[in-house]
Amino acid sequence: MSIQTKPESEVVERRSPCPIACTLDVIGDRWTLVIVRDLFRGVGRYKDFLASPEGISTNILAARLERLVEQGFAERYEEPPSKHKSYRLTKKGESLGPLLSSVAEWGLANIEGTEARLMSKPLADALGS
Amino acid sequence: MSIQTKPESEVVERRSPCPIACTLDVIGDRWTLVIVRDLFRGVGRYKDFLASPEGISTNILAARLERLVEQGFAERYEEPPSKHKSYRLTKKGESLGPLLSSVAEWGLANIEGTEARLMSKPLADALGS
DNA sequence: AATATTACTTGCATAATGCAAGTGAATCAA
DNA sequence: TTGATTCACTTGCATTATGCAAGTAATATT
Repeated sequence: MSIQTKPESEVVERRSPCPIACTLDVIGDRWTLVIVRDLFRGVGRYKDFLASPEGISTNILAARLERLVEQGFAERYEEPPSKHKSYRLTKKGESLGPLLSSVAEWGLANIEGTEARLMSKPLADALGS
Repeated sequence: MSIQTKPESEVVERRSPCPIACTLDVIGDRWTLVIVRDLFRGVGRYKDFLASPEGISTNILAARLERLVEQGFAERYEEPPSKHKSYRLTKKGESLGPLLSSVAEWGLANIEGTEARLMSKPLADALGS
């Protein structure tokens, strides 16, 4: 048999057809949803993600943003006069709203000391209760 | 100043008071919710977790079960005649139902090829819609 | 023009994950 | 009742992910 060259479209190995397992391959880490939360809050600039109280490190932030863009959850753009880069959610990214909301709700109900304070009114509205 | 000895009750460092960040410190990995899914399905025996299609490795399974028990989401027990060990959700563990349900729902709606098949009727009922 | 800020990258140490093999107790089969 | 099998793990090691600090090139500010 011939040795196959790697195809252009990377074949992503799926652990199983379970929607829970597959979703975890997208958001199953300690940082992705924190960044998505910030995107919902309107945070778009690199330095502003860094300013969030969790203290994400620069290499992880860069890697996560790149991945979110690759996967179509966020897009990178710049407003012409300024050449500053910024990120914002795509429609696909916004689909994570209800899930994010469930996560927040569980935390508020089950982890003492958690506060909805980072979830300003616009966020809360965006997440749709 | 004197050097302090480590206190008995381990002080868990919290990244921030955000319920999303805090929840991710509990379930923010690729396996915890897969195991919780199985617990909701009624899976309780070590070998049965291993038989799930995702193919968790033994060391990770042992570590996650230990952690779930430590954190009060699951408990270990055995039915006296047999000495087989088994795990089941606690009330606290069951509180994860709606969150798990949101995760499943997002996956079904947004990841093609996912199927609800692992979520048998009892699971779907347990998860509440 | 000089300084500061922004959006990263790089290097390295530590922790988490994955894979394979091993172990002792309990169960089952002959 | 004893030998084989199953069960519920543990251990060792390679790979990958994460965390921390420092560095850099392009822009922006003074």
